[in-house]
Amino acid sequence: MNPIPADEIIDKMEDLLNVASDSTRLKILYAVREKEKSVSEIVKEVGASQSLVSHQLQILRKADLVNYRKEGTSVIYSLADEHVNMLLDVVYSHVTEAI
Amino acid sequence: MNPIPADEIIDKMEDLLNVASDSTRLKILYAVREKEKSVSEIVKEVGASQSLVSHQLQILRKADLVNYRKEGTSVIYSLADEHVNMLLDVVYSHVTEAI
DNA sequence: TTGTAATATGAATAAATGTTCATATAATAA
DNA sequence: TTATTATATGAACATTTATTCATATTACAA
Repeated sequence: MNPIPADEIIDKMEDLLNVASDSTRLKILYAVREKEKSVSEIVKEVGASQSLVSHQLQILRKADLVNYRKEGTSVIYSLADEHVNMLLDVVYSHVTEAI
Repeated sequence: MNPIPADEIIDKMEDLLNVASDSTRLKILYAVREKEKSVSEIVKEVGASQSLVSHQLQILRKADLVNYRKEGTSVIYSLADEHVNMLLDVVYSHVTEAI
């Protein structure tokens, strides 16, 4: 097994996990994982307020967990990369697996 | 891709990620991942105060991310299971990989 | 018993943060 | 232009939480 990573890496890991550790953001990640979606579609599917979803989308954007593009008046979000998928799968497996 | 999991599962995922998203706890997980260690060994390796390490170990215990046993006056901690290893690896890969 | 080493814990504080509310911006339609 | 829809944002509040300090507990040695 590896030694404790350098502080710089630990801090980045902490940041990523912090961004992932919120129920609203987790739901958003699942919503856009299925296929890319507009903000209003995400709002419906997640069941949170437009303001809250928009706020959390900015946090996901800053952390590079989602990509986005504008299309007319809409903004379409999608998952950033495959690591986010793997993260969701690992965490899901852990919490749904009976000991 | 899967739909958004039920709230109960999302909440458990949030809890697990919350526990993982702290630099002190991340360092502790790395320390005991190499091999099982006593609290005082963890304190030295992590470089945090005894009190802080002990507090964070209780949080890791409650979340079942570490196992422990008593040996004389010492308490020996180890990683709980393979999912924790995978979580560390996925997050490490994400933050160390150049885009 | 007394002393010491290892670990745990309660209180207190400072900082971070999720959510709501109100409002602003941008693009399109009429 | 005005109106409407989609999205973003700033302020404010309440709650959570990481850390420190002091102290308690536990096990063993002398």
